[in-house]
Amino acid sequence: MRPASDKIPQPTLSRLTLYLRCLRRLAREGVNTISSAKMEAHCGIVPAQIRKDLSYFGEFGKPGAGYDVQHLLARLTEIMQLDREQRIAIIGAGNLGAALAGYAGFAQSPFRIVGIFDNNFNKIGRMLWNHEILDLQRLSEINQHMRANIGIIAVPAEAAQEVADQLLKSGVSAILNFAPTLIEVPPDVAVRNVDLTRELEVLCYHLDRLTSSPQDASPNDDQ
Amino acid sequence: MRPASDKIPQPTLSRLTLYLRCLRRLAREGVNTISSAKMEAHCGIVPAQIRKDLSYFGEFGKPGAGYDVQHLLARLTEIMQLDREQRIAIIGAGNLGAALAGYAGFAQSPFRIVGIFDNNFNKIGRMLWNHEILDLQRLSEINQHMRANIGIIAVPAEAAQEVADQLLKSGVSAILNFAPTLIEVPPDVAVRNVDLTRELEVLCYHLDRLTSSPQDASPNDDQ
DNA sequence: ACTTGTGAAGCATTTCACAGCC
DNA sequence: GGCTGTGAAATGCTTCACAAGT
Repeated sequence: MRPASDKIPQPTLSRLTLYLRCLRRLAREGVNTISSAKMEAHCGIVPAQIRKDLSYFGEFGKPGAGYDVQHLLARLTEIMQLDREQRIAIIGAGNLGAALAGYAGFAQSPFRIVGIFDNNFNKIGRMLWNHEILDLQRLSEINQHMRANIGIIAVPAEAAQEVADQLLKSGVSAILNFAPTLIEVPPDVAVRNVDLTRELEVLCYHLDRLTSSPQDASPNDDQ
Repeated sequence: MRPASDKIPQPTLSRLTLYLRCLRRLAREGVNTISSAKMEAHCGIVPAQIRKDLSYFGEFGKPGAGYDVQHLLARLTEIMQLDREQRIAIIGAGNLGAALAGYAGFAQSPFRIVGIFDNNFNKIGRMLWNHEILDLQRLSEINQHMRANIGIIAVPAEAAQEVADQLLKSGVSAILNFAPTLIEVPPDVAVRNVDLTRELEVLCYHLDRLTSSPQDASPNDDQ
């Protein structure tokens, strides 16, 4: 085992979230133990990769038996910091921001949307789901008590950089950026980009080049 | 130069879409020529990487001068098959499907949403933006004249695999999957996954491990 | 008998560094 | 002088294969 914060490959972190999803289902189904080989059937990652990924964080398995589902689930949840509430501010109350705000998948998750912001005066004050749309100008001020640590950027590309800057000034230290542009942040801030158009464009490249084209598992990924 | 379909690294394809975005802006701004070094300032990719990426597809640059913006833009657009209309079917008229259907970014793009499908009888027949929501049961039949070649899955995880199967039966050969589950498809089908929860979970890992954490450029990411 | 954890090998991608061209 | 295209080196990630544990 290594001291856990050595330096973990990004693809490993991305796969860890996949293992978590599997383990949650296995736990729900009452499975007690699982081997890396059986896990492959559930998540599509080859056993050697699963073992290597887990080995970055400790020795969780029992030779001859495999992994204890509950225990591994608990440890990975802790490692990914999903054992505590994670507070999200959504910036942009357009189509996408509204869809994200209403995403049902957050219900039994550590993610909690604590605020939705926009700079459009026609939207500020209106309700979106059960949230009042707040004035983007007041982000820093409001986040002093709101204490979101994750920001989701769902604004047009032109506004993304400025929104990112404001998020960081407000104390957010991780950003999920849906705007179709790269944002620049200091190196101590984590950013992930989700870019619809780029994904579609990559798909187009593969069209009608069908023979032996490979697949993807979101690396940036990212896939 | 290589025969263009040798085997292109996925990260290269993903970056190509970034170069395209830059080139479109440069073209709009009237810039005639750009070197890989100046390009770095616009897209954040190091010059050697840009040159290597482009070299997979041909020799587009002039030593001493750089790349002709218009010419490179035209060639990359062609290579990515963005010089022709690409027809998209969206499956799922929930929050996300509706947001995607209304995405303004498709306006001046080769992407055209040709149909939105759902299996909920309360939604079928209603209008979403300027599209009637169609019966998912009739996907194959309708797509015979609709001729979508790209499918976007915006349904709950439980339904994703079945929707994927139906899309493929309907003649679609590339899929953008927003459902939080892996879908299995034959190897001649291109799939990209966009998974909100996984992205957020990866961000959580980085929280409060701020010192010297790296960034991402969506290779799935994609990181 | 079965399975883990892990060095070492293998493969993929990025970066270097420079010959050649404008 | 400035820039490209590209072999070769460096880095990063995945897979192999096996000793060790149960």
